[in-house]
Amino acid sequence: MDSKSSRKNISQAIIRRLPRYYRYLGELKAEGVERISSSELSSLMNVTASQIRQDLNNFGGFGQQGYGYNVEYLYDEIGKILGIDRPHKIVTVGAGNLGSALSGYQNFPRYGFNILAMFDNDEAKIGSTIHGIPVLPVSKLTSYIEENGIEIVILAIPKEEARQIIHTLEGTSIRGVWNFAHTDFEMSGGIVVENVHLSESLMRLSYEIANSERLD
Amino acid sequence: MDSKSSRKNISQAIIRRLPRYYRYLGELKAEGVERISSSELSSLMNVTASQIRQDLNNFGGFGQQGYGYNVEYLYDEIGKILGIDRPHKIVTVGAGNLGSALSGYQNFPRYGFNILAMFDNDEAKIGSTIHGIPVLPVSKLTSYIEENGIEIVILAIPKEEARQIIHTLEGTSIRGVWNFAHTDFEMSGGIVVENVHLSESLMRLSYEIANSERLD
DNA sequence: ATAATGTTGTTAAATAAAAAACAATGCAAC
DNA sequence: GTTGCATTGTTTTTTATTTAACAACATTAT
Repeated sequence: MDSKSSRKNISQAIIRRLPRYYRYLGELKAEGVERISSSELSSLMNVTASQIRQDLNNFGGFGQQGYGYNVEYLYDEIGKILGIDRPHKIVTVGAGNLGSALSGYQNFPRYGFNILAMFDNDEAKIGSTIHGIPVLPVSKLTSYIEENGIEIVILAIPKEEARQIIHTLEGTSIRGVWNFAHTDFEMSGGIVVENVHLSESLMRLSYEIANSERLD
Repeated sequence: MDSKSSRKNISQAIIRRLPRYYRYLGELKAEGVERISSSELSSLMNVTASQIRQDLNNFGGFGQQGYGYNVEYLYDEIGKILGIDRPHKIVTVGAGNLGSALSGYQNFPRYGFNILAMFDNDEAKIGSTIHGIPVLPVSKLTSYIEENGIEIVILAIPKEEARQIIHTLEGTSIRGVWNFAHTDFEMSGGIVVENVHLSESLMRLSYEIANSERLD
């Protein structure tokens, strides 16, 4: 058993919370806070202290009894767990509204998410740059991936085209796909897919609205 | 007790799944499929049939023994549960990359999510239209909301500005906020907030990549 | 009509997640 | 040093979620 895959099975619920811990710790760090206890963090984040301690202990003991957690150390350790202790090379397929917006998203570079190129079939876009990122023809996608060691592909195209691209990508050395197409994908070859469904997020908001009462 | 708030407490896990059921049923409906059993749907969606039946039964009995579910009927019923059986009036605050992309997102109108206006402080944008949607000054936000019966506000601005806007919105008649700012908000007055954190989604992908092995 | 079949709605069991409790231990004060 | 305090890491308990089981019942075939 190697170290990575032998890590005790971590539930999706915990994985969902990790980036949130990371964000709050990043803010504390920026404010110059050096140490924090699970109970302080708990009231800040609106979760129980017990959950924080238990979540963290799935990955090792990062705190000190009687002291709490060193903010910077814990921040860095969670960064390692999340795999953002090193940069990631990314390309975007689809230079439409969403693809362009995601590619130019200001927060990504600071987490080491670097978008190197965009791919599109629109002749009018090919050859131009958007937010300083070159737009290349989709026909060059796989060769670009291999030549530049791309790890992650952002898919921002309609589902029909996405299906075909997904198939093409299965043969490449990428490790993950961040999928915004309106359908769920799974991939072979150990390539991980994170399906994002913006409409569904908005529907959940709609649900909450429909099932809550206005308080005046 | 009124019918809405008396509904048995529904877990977040179930609410997360509802839009997904809705999407699959919509596709089946579009394909002309008239009926489907929980077990057929289960293999389609990669969940257990038991979970489907149990999820649906939180909202009532939509199926028929020995027959299954009528696709169109179930689709409509879930639409009602999600509150998308009627249109929603929406405005976007922030006419930057993300705000513009979301406002022009093709999938929203078909669910009745109609974006009527965008608000920004950039003089260069004010007065123009993006994807056919007028860009207005932020100073007009609250009056526009009240005059046009806006229900939902999309927040696509940095967190510092967002905090202030959130405060302003608490006095209005809106029912929900779809927040893309890089921080979590809660609101008073029964206004619901759905916090979307794109960075965190990408970090989860990064986690999965870091903790999986490549299969060649 | 009647019987056989299929499939739900619902109850029960199993599993997973979260919260609480607490023993172990490092830190700070004296 | 020794004692008391704070706070973790870990175990136990509780709660929630998921899966399985099954009785009830509609549909279909005969």
